Amino acid sequence: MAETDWTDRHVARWRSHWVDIHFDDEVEALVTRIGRLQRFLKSTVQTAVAEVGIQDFEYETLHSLMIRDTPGTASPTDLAEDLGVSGAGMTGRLDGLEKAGWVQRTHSPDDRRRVVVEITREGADIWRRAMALRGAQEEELASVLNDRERVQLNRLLKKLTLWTETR
Amino acid sequence: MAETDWTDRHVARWRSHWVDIHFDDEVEALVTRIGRLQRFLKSTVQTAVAEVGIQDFEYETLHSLMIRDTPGTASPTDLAEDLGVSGAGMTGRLDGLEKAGWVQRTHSPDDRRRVVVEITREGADIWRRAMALRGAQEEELASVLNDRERVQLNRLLKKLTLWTETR
DNA sequence: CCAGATTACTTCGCTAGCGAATTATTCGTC
DNA sequence: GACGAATAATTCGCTAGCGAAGTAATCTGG
Repeated sequence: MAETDWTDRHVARWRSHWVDIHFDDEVEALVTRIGRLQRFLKSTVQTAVAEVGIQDFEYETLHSLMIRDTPGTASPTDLAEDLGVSGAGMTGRLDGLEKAGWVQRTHSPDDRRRVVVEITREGADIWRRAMALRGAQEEELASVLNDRERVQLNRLLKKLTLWTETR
Repeated sequence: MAETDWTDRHVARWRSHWVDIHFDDEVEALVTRIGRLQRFLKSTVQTAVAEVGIQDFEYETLHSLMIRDTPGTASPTDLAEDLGVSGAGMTGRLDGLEKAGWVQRTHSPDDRRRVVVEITREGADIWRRAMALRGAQEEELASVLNDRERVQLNRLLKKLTLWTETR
């Protein structure tokens, strides 16, 4: 691979200017590339889901609601944990989603502290349309890799995620 | 690999509930794992650099200042582009860094529209200490992979980043 | 040489999200 | 069965960051 990416140049600059400081090229490159890929993915999701009139964090919240053992329904706390936002942040998101008519909140009858969030018909519809667009973007990116490479990449990434989840 | 990570369970839930919708398991897994790894990395950087009394975005800005062809000096626009923040956001970051005494801004003498950002002695010191802590965290994560796997993972990630940077 | 376009940065108004405090409900124990 | 601890969500005050508008300096073409 003769071509260099941003990360190669970043690491090379480091090497030439700061040789005295301990620094593992491969580790820095890994971390940098993951960060830059995530930035790219976020921006493509943003523009993709904007086409159906929804924002990335709204899409993500609806997505989290649908992709669970009880599809379309969850507690605010569950959603907050899965999405890595605070409870306060989730209240804010749900306020917006509820006002837009994409979810509705009701108090659980057997424990009135609990809130049950449910997706509405309109919420499910817009989520499906946003997901199709987002999926197309991601497949375009993934098409750079062949099937074997995708599996291989997932295998290596999973080694890392497993460690982060169990430590 | 018998153990499942969060992403495996996420994809499996999808499979069992929404089989009718087009959906590539490997692609969804890739995107999900990259997102979750970035989330993890962000949180470890946050706690690591907090030990020297600095925030992640401050550390990143100093880091970007140091890792360039002209170490320790740059324009706000260059920094904003490298870091993926808006010009307005960079002005805000530099306000904070300048107030803390970690950078200083001067007008370029030959083009007075331009601002030259320079790191101070204190800025460079705190960056070095933050970097050591951050690096230790990242190496701990990377130690899950052996040398061959790190190279392999970087090779696959680079295929993706190259595409995102040139399309 | 000067009027309009361009460039570089900052200011302004606004939004998403955070942590801490608050409210409301349920659990646990004596 | 009542009182304190624990739990679930929301409210509050605040911060980082965005896009658009504004300011100031430089370039460019007639």
